[in-house]
Amino acid sequence: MLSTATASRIEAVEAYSGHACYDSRMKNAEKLNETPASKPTINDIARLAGVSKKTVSRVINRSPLLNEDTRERVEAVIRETGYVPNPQARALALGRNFLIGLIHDNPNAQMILNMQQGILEALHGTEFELVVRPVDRGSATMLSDVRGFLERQRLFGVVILPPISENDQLAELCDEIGCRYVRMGSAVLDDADHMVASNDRDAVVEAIRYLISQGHSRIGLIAGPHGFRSARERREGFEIALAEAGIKLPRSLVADGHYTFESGIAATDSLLDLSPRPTAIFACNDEMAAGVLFAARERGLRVPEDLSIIGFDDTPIASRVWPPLTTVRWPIIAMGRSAALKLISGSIAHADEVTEPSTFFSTLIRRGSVVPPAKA
Amino acid sequence: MLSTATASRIEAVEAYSGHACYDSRMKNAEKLNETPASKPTINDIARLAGVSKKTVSRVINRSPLLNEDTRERVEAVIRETGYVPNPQARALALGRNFLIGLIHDNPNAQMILNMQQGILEALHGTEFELVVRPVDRGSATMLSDVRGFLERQRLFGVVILPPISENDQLAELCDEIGCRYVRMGSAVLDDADHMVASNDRDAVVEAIRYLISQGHSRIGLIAGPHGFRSARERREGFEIALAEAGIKLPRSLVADGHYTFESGIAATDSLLDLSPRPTAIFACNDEMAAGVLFAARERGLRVPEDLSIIGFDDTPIASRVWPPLTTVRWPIIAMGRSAALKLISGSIAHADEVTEPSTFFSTLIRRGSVVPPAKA
DNA sequence: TTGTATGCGTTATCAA
DNA sequence: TTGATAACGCATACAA
Repeated sequence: MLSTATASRIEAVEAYSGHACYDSRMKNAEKLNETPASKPTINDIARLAGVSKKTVSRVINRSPLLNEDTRERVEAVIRETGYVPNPQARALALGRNFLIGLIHDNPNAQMILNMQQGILEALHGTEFELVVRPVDRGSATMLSDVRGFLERQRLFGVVILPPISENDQLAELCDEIGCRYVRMGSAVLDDADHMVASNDRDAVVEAIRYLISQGHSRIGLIAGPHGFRSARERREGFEIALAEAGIKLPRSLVADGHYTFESGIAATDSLLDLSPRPTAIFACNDEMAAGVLFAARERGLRVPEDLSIIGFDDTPIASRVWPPLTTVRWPIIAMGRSAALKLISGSIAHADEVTEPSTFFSTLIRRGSVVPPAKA
Repeated sequence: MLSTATASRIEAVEAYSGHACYDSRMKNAEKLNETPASKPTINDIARLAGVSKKTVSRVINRSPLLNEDTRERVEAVIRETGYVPNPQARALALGRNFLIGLIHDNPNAQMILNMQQGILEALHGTEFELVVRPVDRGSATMLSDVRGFLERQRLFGVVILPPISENDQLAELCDEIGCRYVRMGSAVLDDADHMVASNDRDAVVEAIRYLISQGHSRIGLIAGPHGFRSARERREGFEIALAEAGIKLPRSLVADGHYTFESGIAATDSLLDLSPRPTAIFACNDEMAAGVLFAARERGLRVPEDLSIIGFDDTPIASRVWPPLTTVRWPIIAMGRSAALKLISGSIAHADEVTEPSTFFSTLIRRGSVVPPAKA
């Protein structure tokens, strides 16, 4: 919507109008005694500034070859009118939308939402918007679905969340289509431009060392689902820590889980049936750790006196159960922000020297679910 | 990408080409022995079908005034070529994007994500995509921020989540801009075309009746934040149920909360300091109910023997704590789906007779956190 | 350094 | 019922 001052300036320069359309709309609006429904276009700015469309376009896109005076004059008009380039027109002309996609197949609501938050923080104040796209990892048409999505929407770039981020074909697809991408993961799967990773293995090593330092040696593991890189990394961290302490890990102390609460309960049941029982259990995520706690309670076991528990993720559940769970926190929001910045840096102002980190570090959050084991 | 058969048909009708562009690209691709990078456009379809662009456009947009033969011929070509209209071009020409926005300021991750899931289910298989837009209710520029967003992106429509959905100015803004909207809420705030509501008050009445039927009469309430409609509705349900049972509600049995875990703990502390203590507490959401449980444990109280608890929302936390919480479940996903369908029905096929419901009903989920009170 | 002419792929107008 | 032509608003090639 143009201010009155601006509108009269348009009248003054009316001679040069390329399209008659804008002016006729103005007249129409005046007839109806309404404010004009249409916003100023690049044509209006060009006329008001007394330059060509192309010059305005150069200002918008920060072209280096541009006279300072011209630039300032055009920028002044843009400020006065509140002109904003039409994203739809830009998308058509550029063959690329100003949209960032979030591709995920993750069941963990808190993680997805934190990731969204991080991405949105990075996008805030830019011209980019976030489009959410869940996919079905199991589906045979997953790749062609994503291809259709990317080709049709012509996204500027996508952030891919684990575990689907581990799918190399998906990354290749993005490359082939010419869509930028950044993969999130619990280990480095791609080069620094296309990857933001946590270091799950080291974090778990630290967690298990802590259990051992508390005197635990009969430690159960509830592993994550097969095929998940994070599950592999966390399990390896577990094994490394035990090995360096010279603790043997009998097969029976490893139970399979699926990152779900229910699978945590089931796995715990099998572990607690052992004799002697483990004095501590490390679950590869908090959902399963909450299941451990739940299953222990069902048996009348005291936590942490009879059983210590460590989880992974530091989702809200970890701090809301009783006792609150010791767990590993990884900086999801910061990682989301970094991923988005990797995509759009270069297309935003003040981004000259931004080098986004590619690897993030996790920290052990000590709460009440770990104490030294009871005397045998 | 065109099939070989299709490509040769293009050659056959080449005479009519409007733009030379497409053909030159084809030749270029052949020279380089690559598949053509560009997808077929409406021009290609028009040539292949031997009709004008406008006719193809009519087929795409299901224009009623169209010869059946013509329609079928064009549709056949579309199927053969796998042609999909370019959303960017449509957006520019129509002045409207094929995007559905989700506007929210809600701190509850699970709710937002469930809502997203419901919306995405409705959007699946359509040409619409979901754009996420969190807003800051407290910000002075909230309305102008949203205005800028809507005007710039020219969304097809938006779904507005509570509590920001209770802001009437926001709805008026959508109207003014000409952006369709559907508001979600815990009570009916708008007409059926613009509203999808749960009935929180009745659900709470049922929950409190259940407590009373179990023998409770000294029941504490942890209210939601002032200014939230859901907080008001739930509180009113609480008061109605007590009144109809002839139970007086002393002011001291009502504690203020903010829908957060921590506020639930604080409110519980004040309630449990009373003498005599309440034998049951209804918290206006599960987060606070989890806080009740936590605070009770800190005091060494047994739940449910010493204190019964009911929450609201049936978020995952409710079923993961010990004991699992009796709570009220409202059909978030179904409501999200319904909201999205309200927006896009009319623009999708097979939507002739779809009348989306506007009010959804909640159910009391009975778990282990409620038992009759101990004998006084 | 700046401007002209044209393309991007679709829909709308209005005449046939 | 269909089609020629002009928008839609911006970007690019090529001149100037």
